Amino acid sequence: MRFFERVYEIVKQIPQGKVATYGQIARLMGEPRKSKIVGWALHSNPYKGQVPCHRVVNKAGELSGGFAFGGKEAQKELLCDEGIKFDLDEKIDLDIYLWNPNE
DNA sequence: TTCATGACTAATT
DNA sequence: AAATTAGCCATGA
Repeated sequence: MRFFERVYEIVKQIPQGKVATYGQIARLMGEPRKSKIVGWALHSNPYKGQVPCHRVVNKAGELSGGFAFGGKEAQKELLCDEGIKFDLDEKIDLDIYLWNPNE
């Protein structure tokens, strides 16, 4: 099984209105060192449309960078539409919206 | 086919 | 405490 597919399986399980971090996902697989690959999996994103990559952010709760979905604004709209609010720094409150896989 | 790099994070210095 | 190095897999040239 490719590492990527495992990432997609997890990311697809992120419920609407929640977000997850790369490191979190990597840790769920028991391999925190592969956090980069998680991010890269979404970058490649062959399952575009199936994997809600906009719900995956870095550990700071920031968006990936601005090139991902056609602009940070677009991603922000998507997340706002799911009930996620950004702070003034365009960051997400991980304390509130971080996805807990146990639920 | 091989080399380099890329949406990151954690550990070490 | 802050900054830097290391690690990982898959894709592109």
